[in-house]
Amino acid sequence: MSQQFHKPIALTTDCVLFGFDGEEMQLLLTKREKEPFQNKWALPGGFVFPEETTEDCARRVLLEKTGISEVFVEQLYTFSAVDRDPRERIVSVAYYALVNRQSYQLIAGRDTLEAEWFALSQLPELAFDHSEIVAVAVKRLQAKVAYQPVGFELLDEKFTLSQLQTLCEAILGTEIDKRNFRKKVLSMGVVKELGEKETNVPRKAAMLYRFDKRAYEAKRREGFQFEL
Amino acid sequence: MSQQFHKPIALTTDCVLFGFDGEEMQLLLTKREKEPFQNKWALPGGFVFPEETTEDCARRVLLEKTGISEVFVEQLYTFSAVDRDPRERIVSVAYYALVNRQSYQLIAGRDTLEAEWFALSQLPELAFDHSEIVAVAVKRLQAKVAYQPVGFELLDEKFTLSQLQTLCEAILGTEIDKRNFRKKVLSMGVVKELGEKETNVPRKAAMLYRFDKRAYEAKRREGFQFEL
DNA sequence: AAAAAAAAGTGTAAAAAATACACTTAGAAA
DNA sequence: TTTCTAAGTGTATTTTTTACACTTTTTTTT
Repeated sequence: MSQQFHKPIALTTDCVLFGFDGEEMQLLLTKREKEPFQNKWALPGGFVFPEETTEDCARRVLLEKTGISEVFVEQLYTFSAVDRDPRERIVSVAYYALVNRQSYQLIAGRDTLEAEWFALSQLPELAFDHSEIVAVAVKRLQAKVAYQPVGFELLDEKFTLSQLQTLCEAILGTEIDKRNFRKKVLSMGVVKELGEKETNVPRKAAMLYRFDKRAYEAKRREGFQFEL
Repeated sequence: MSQQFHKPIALTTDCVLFGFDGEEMQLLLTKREKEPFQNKWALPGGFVFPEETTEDCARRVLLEKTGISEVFVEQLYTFSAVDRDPRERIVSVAYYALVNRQSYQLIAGRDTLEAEWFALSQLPELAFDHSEIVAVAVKRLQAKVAYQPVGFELLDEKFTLSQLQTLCEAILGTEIDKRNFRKKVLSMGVVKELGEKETNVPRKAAMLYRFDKRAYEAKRREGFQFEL
């Protein structure tokens, strides 16, 4: 009935960490130190400990390998192909995470492992089945951004509507009409206009906004649909 | 690095099997023979074997415990709370499945385990964290039916538009206007009118339709949205 | 000081989609 | 023949989505 007569199945998590540099979607990869796939790039990941949930594990791994903590993390999918790891049977619960690249760069420094951001459009060859995991994550993020205001996680706390639009366009891979986009976002009532404007920009300064989490939660509870 | 110094984490799948009796959504549960939760109802589930994927496992368990095969099965979520099983650390990859109750009843008979259909609105108390799993599955099915023509799996091959509507209403828990529903479904172009009508009904016989898988796939590839 | 550049910001009209709504018809049963 | 039950059907209104172009502000360049 149980697995006691076989070599047990090992359990890991892998994490697809998305960032945004103002132009393109990016992904944080770590370089593998050991075989298999030595020196290949891979998603940050690691074995699940006996006393942690898989989400705890994903957050811990992210912290250990990249110094990033307190980010938006959500379970993506569990990958269980029998031969996905050449050494032994490993099932991996994949997560995806969204992070503001600025706040990451502050914490980084202490890296022991090599970790690097790659533009989604220029990913290197990845270890294991990680390309597949990334593909699933991208599809999920696209679906998500179209009906939930999730992109704020990727921006600074204060952002302009143009920045938000550029981000949505980068995720969806489409162009959006500026006026229609603004109309829609403002009508949702989940961004709050701050009195302030940008500084140090070589053009007319844009108004800054921030995500109104309280209003968002209230609307979400009422069943409001945040379709883009 | 690996788990070799700890008791390994056991891996199982649990399966939320939905059926439809023409009126209500139903769920297939099995009665537990052993402790813990002896004689309580639970989702059909079992340990993942070394040489099978988690989806293979879900299908195998479904076949073994209920005699059901060849059904729509999709991964739901992975549950990993540390104390979700009182005996040992077990992580479970949950799946949900949709089945036509008629075709099930044909195959059944050979049950060794007690398995029974329960109306979703009248579920007994469930073992482990299975109530939580069911709640997630119901939410997922509701989301799914609203943008993918997934309900056909639950009906006979030939069905009337009223049956389809009743099913959608049962899943969503709302009433839908008959004319608007028909207009929408027919405009999607994924149901095919058969020449035939119902027989043996104590009223005007309704036209029968079937799901046009080919047309559906073609439209899906074009990015068509099947919103209800 | 003037001109050029660059992005911010703004409104409306047309088209498409969603919604609300009620009666007639066919067939079986009484 | 009447009654019952669900099948089947169309339109007007409202809402949502889409398409589309110029003015304003500020910095940089000449």
